[in-house]
Amino acid sequence: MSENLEELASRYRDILRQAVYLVRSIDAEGELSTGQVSTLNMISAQPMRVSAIARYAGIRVPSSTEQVIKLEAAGLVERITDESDARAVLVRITATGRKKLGEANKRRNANMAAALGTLSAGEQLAVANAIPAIAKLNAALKS
Amino acid sequence: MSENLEELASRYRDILRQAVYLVRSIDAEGELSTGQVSTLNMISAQPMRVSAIARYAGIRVPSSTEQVIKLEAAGLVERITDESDARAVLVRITATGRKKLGEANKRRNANMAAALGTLSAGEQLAVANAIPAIAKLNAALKS
DNA sequence: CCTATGTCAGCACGACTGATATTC
DNA sequence: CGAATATCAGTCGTGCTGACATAG
Repeated sequence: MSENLEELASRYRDILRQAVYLVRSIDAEGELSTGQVSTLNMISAQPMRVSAIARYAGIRVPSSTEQVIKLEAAGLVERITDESDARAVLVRITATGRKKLGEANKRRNANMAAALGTLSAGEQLAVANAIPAIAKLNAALKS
Repeated sequence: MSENLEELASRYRDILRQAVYLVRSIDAEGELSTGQVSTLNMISAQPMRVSAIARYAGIRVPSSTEQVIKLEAAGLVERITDESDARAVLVRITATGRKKLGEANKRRNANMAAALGTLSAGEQLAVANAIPAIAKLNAALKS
C-alpha cells in the first residue's frame, strides 16, 4: 500500500512535470502569459487584494505586485483603494481586461479541447474523473 | 460533445496550473531543482543524447545543453562520445549523480505520497487511472 | 550541399529575499 | 509599539531565439 503510493507518487510527478511544459507551449501563442491569465481569471468575479492573489496563486506578495503592475500598464486591471483598510489595494479587472481574458480563455480551451479530442472516450472520462481528486490533492499540498 | 470537451479543457487547465506551484513547493527542499531531477531520472536507465533529453522534457536543445552543463559541473553526469555518430553527445549519470538522485526521489516521492495519502482510496484510484490518459495527452500536445 | 547535433551569446520572464513606507 | 499590506531594489534560475562549428 505504501509501496503503491510511492509508485503512484513517482508516476504522477513525472506526467505532471511534462504537462506543465506542454501547457506553457500551448499558451505561448497569445499575448498574455499563463500567470496573467490566471490572475485575471481570479479577479474576474470580484476585485481582490494583492496579498489574496499571491496566496491563491501560491506566490509571494512582491511577485504578485509585479504581475499587477504589468497588467495595469497593459490596461487590463486597475488599482482601487479599499475603503475599509487604507493599507490594502484592490485589483479590479477592466473592460479591456475582461475582453482579452475571454479571448485568451477561448483560444486556450480550444487548443486543449483539440488535444483531449485525440483521446478515446474512456480516456477522456478517466481525466474527468481524476480532476476532483487532483484538486483535492492541490489543496492538501498548499498547506 | 464539443461543449463537454471545452468544459473539460477549462477544468483541466485550471487544476494543472495550480499543480505547478505545488510541485515546486514539494521540490524546493533539496539541492536539486525539479528539472535536474527530471533529467537525471531520464538518463538513469541509459545514457541519452542532449536532443533526446530536450525532446522528452519539452524544452529546446540549447536549454537542455545548459542543464547538462550545470549537472556536469556538479559532478552528477558526464559527457561521453557516441561512437556511431560523432556529432552526438551522450549524457551519462555518474555514481554520485545516482546517489543524489536516489535521495531526491525518495524525499519527493515521500512528500507526494503523503499528500496522496490524504485522498480516499477511490480518489487515489481515479488519479492512477488518469495517468495513462494524461501521458497520451502530453504526447498529443508535444507535436 | 543540405541536414542534424550541439554549443555559445544575449535576452526575457518570473520567481525570490531584504529593505522600506504606510496604516491598522 | 508590533503586525499587516504593499512596493521597490537587486538577484537568480531557466526558458527562448539566433548564430555558429562540426559531422553525417
